[in-house]
Amino acid sequence: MNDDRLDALLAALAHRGRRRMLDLLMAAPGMSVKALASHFEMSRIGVLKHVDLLEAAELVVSRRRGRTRHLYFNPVPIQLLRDRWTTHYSAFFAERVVDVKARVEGRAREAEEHKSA
Amino acid sequence: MNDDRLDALLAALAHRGRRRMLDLLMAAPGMSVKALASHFEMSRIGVLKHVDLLEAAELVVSRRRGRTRHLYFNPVPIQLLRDRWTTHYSAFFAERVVDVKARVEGRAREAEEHKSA
DNA sequence: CCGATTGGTAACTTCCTGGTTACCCATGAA
DNA sequence: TTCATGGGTAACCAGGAAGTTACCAATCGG
Repeated sequence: MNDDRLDALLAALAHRGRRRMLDLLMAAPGMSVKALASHFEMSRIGVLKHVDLLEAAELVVSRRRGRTRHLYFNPVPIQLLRDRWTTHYSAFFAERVVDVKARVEGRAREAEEHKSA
Repeated sequence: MNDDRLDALLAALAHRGRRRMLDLLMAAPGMSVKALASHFEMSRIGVLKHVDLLEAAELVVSRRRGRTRHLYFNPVPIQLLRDRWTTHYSAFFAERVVDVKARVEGRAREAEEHKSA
């Protein structure tokens, strides 16, 4: 997962409507574009563009049969992202911090002590 | 974590430079804005805007001491997001699918059988 | 073949994002 | 007090994202 794919993935997910599309496709795999669009206020073309964007981010896979394009949610990128973050932020995840304020002030104090030392 | 916060969080993360800022703050907690900006080509004000955006998404916490503003990475939103996804996509995560193509075609076949039934 | 259905492209508008420069405020040190 | 330093606001610009309407292409059923 390079930075370009990561950008595309996160940008794709940073949109309420698109996340809802994924949920719909999770619930009903193989929907057509038109069927999907029926759940939104937006025009069909608007939905189509979002679908294309999701497919570019590999969050959606589509297969045509005849004149209909069947859409499927693909969870793999999210799995990859989750795994990556779990390792990348492991030091912090281990802490399982709740009281942010206390920790931040603790670090500020440390820095202050370090400076004056 | 409501949809607004989720939008802000994902949008904040969907930018290479901002992710790098988080990494820098992870490595050196308490950096000033100026120190952070020194790692980028961009103007100081450009960096400042990104910092403000990160703080709005609660990925960064800042405390002023004197005239300097000290910045700290806050992992909590990422933890929350990870936990949420783990449950939300649990059905798919359990599968641990590798061969997407096979699965997709399997579903397509099911749909076809269902249709012709 | 003919018409309805599904999908897609093209062109356009609107608004937001990412970045800039210019300028101002507050603070710490000599 | 003076002035260099760190921080911040305002105004602006270019480009991309999100959405629209109008139109075209392919396919399936009668």
